[in-house]
Amino acid sequence: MGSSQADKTETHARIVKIAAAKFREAGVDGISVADLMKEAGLTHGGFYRHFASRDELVAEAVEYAMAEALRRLGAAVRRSAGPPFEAMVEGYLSKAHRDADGRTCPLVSLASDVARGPAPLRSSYAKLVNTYIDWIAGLLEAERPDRTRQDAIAALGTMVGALALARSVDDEALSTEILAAARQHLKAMTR
Amino acid sequence: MGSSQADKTETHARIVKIAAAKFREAGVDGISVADLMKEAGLTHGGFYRHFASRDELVAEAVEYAMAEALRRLGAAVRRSAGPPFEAMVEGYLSKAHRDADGRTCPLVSLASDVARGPAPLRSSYAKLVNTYIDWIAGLLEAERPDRTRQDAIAALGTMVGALALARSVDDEALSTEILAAARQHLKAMTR
DNA sequence: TGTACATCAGTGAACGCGCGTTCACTGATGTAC
DNA sequence: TGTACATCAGTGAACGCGCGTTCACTGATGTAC
Repeated sequence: MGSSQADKTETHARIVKIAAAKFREAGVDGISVADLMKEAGLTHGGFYRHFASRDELVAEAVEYAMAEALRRLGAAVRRSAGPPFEAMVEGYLSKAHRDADGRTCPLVSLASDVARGPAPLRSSYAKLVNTYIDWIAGLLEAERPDRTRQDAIAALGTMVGALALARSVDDEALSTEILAAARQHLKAMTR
Repeated sequence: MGSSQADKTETHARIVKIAAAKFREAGVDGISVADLMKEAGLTHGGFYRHFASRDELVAEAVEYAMAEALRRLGAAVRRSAGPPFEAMVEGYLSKAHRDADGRTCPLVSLASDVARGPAPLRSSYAKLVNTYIDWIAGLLEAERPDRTRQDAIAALGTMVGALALARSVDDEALSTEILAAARQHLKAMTR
């Protein structure tokens, strides 16, 4: 085959993007290099022209997933007409987000993999958590100046936990109830 | 070797108990049958005298972990002198619980495995979530009769999310801050 | 109570399989003249 | 501009390894007489 330098960059990005989705769906260990490459329309042998090891892809894909999640949530808030904090809560704790398999917030879908993973992964994750906290704190303080970083942390915890529970439970009524209860609880923060 | 019938029951229970701990530490796919049996002081061949398949052990171990978690949390609350809801929050969001690798609440340590797992596992998980909710609702209403099931769900979400975040983050200060912020937030529920 | 025998928990070698990784090869791309 | 050559993205067979599972075997337990 062979191909141009521009093609290589594009292929590399495509593999990372597919991995970022599949790792969130199936877990970091839930899909093989060969299957990932097949998804990208390639054979497994070429993988090592792009990554020194599977772990290197994991690191890149997790970084990508985190950046994408922030971009996505920011866009959703900007798109909304209502107050930003409430818009964020509604978007995060929506059924659409719960069921968006490859696009779920990595704080939820990759939490276990990261907690058991190597230090660089955990440190990326910490950075993302801090970014979320700062961003939520900004939204909160814009509406209620007496709200603090502590409130932002509690809000993030509630969102992450409620989404995790709603995703694990095999009972649509209970799952919906969990999302609604957390939304109601969080909305009270700006009232 | 050979052994008595009582020994078999004891061995079976020992394997389940070890699996319940190791699965929470390393993930359901994070430890092999052979290593599990070695932990139990046995060789891998005997495994199939106790379980039809690895999946059967997974089901039993997850059930065991859930029952144990409830027992443990109930005991912690009964042991405490202060108000029950606050005692539960303090126990759940303690550094000890965060660092108790094989004894972490399965709602947190098994959430991903369950979300990606088979239906029976997810239905067990849903049952556990309901039990937690009912129990927390009871504690809450005992102190504040105006609190509802919705508040209990939000409280559980906050506890699960905050513990998950605190466990994934590679930054002791941030981890501690997350636990403290969630504790403070939840204590306000009974004030 | 003592003896002969069936049972079956536990052993350890062996199985087939999927995994991450390596490697000789191919052929289009891009460069040197 | 055209030709010869080096590069290297992508191919597909092959590797060693760890996994879940199977199986012939061993020997203590428990039962039948």
